[in-house]
Amino acid sequence: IISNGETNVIPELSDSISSTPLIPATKRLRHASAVSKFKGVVPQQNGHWGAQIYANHQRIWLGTFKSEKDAAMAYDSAAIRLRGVDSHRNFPWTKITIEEPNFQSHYSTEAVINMIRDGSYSSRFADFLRSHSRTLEEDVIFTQMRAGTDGWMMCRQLFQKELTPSDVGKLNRLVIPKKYAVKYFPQISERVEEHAENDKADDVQLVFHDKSMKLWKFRYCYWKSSQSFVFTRGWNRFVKENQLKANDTICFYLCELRDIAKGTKTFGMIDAKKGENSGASA
DNA sequence: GTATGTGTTGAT
DNA sequence: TCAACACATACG
Repeated sequence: IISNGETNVIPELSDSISSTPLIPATKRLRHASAVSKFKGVVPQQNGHWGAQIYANHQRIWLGTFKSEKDAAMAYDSAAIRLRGVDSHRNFPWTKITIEEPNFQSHYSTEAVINMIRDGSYSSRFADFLRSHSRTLEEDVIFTQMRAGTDGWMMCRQLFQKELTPSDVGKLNRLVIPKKYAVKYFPQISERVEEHAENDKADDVQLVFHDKSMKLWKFRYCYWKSSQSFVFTRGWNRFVKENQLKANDTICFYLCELRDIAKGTKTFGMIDAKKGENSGASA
């Protein structure tokens, strides 16, 4: 029996059922299974997505994924090993994925495919980035996690500071060690403080996310009297809401969020860590 | 029962 | 090599 290529409806039978015109083929197809725009990605009946790649005249099944994008990323990962770094891929290279060939070189092709299939690929790749970043550059840490199902997030640790009693006291300010302030934060008027006294133009505000992506804003300025770089407005709230005490640690990161749908964004992140003598970590 | 992945086909 | 599609079989 020849169907018209789109469905398994028998033409002559469906004609006899009713006189209503057949639903346009494109619509019927879409309903049953949307077509993926990604290479190596095939729809599954239940709404999930399969990933596959062809090599040596046969199909290599990479697994099924709830997200079409996850399936597309799985294809990309497999393509690196099976087709090389110049092969066509679903997503452009990023600061993260550019390390993927290096990561894969430690494994056999079969091992790479198996990691993709059993879902351990991402965490192993994250481990790889973590361990290698330490050896490449001191005080630099990569973390990588699934951002939902839509991409990756990579954070590079800029610096951390153990909080002093005055950082969490009633001075309502945080001293940023100068070497970090000048290296990682925007340049502010260390010189023309005559203007800074009453000039709003020098009201620099730095914005950070925390781990739950909540926004925190801090006024960042230079205090001539103590010759120090400080966070003022906004810092007190951060201390209170995180119940920070002396000897707790705050950590600053520069993060890159790769959202497949929305693109790549870079932002700062601040993380509060409770000290050993305190309670649970934040 | 549903989820997964193979068999198979026609197109490129 | 590729994706569409059907469906056998693995799975819980």
